Amino acid sequence: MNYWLFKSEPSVYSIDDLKRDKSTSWEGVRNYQARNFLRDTVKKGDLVLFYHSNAEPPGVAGVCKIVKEGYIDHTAFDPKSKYFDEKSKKDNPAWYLVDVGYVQTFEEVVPLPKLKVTNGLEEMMVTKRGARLSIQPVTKKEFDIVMKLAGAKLVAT
DNA sequence: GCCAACGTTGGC
DNA sequence: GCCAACGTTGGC
Repeated sequence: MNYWLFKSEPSVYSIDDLKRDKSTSWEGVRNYQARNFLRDTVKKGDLVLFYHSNAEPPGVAGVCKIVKEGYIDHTAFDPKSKYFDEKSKKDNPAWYLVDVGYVQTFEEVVPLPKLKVTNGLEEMMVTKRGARLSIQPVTKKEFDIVMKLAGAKLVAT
């Protein structure tokens, strides 16, 4: 089982939207490093910290989990889709999706400044300057520390 | 709204 | 293959 941090701008798709939808396909990843994770490494049952970027405050808003492993992103083939990418061909797809399911929302967002000053999170990617990757691996230890900061226990699903 | 950091593109 | 220019991300 692996742990991840997925970034989303809440003005585009927030954890409240995921709570309402129960599950969703994680659309719009157009970065090769993030694509490699989605295609190769993210597995069903993995737990994901749902991170609100470009938010006030930015931080971890809750938890979701992988309910469907990497599959071809057909929105990249559709010229009418805002995620269309002419470089992605049906015989050589460039982009992949996973589906995530809602698990829980924290009572309060664990804000980025708090992550930055917490012992044990020094190596966590999101705490480092210029860490733009939208799909980030997280260790179990880091995941557990964030849960503790949130005062949350993992909800059984 | 600003701007630093980063990834991608394209000329050479 | 180098690297300048450009576009995007995302904290502040």
